[in-house]
Amino acid sequence: MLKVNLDTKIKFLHGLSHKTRIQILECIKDSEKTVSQIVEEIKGNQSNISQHLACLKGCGIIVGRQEGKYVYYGLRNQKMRDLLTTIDGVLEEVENDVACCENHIG
Amino acid sequence: MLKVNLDTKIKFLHGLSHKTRIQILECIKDSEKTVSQIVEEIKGNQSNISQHLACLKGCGIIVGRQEGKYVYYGLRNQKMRDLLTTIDGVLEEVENDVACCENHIG
DNA sequence: CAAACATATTAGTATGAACTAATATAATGG
DNA sequence: CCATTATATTAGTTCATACTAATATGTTTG
Repeated sequence: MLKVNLDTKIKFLHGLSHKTRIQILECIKDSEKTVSQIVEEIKGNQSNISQHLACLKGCGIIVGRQEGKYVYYGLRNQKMRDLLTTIDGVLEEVENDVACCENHIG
Repeated sequence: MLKVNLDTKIKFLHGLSHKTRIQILECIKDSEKTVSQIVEEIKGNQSNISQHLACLKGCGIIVGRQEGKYVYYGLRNQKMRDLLTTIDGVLEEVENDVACCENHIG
């Protein structure tokens, strides 16, 4: 296992650290969607979702592909899908512990 | 694969979303350490580290165990260790993409 | 090419998380 | 018990991120 650069790691994990971004990822996990589909599904606001998509894309988690006037966003690759699945797997186990976390610092 | 509650998921991932917390996790990944050892290794400030440890603990990622006047913190279990390893694995692959992420929203 | 639709970008504001410093709690040893 | 060491907690400030609203860019269609 190679050593991954810390800042790179932070940047990547930052992508996973917001409710809206997680919702987006779940939304496009199985098949790519257009921005407007995503906006509708998670009941977001267009500008806001667009910014989160830019973040996820910049973090290398998702990729966008223009087709006509639409842009389709999907997970970058199968490994990314596997990672999300793995995280869900671990979460099942720690769900109860996590549930009682009040202290988000400060 | 069961469906994991979204808020629980957010809370958990929040634990992984800060440089100091990742440093702490790397620091204790292989063997548990006392607070003061962690503070020294990552050159942090005692109060700050203590707060981040509380966060990680509350998120169910790490566990603390008192032994005399010391408190040892370590990863909760092997699954958690596996998750961190998996994340590193994925990161190796996307490292280049991640590296050029300027847009952290706004 | 103008109108309509899809998406991105920008600016300004608001919110929440992180930091520091001070203090409190807890455990051991003299 | 009193002093010391280890860790936790609290309060206040600073700073970063997310949000909203407005506008810009790009694409298709008539």
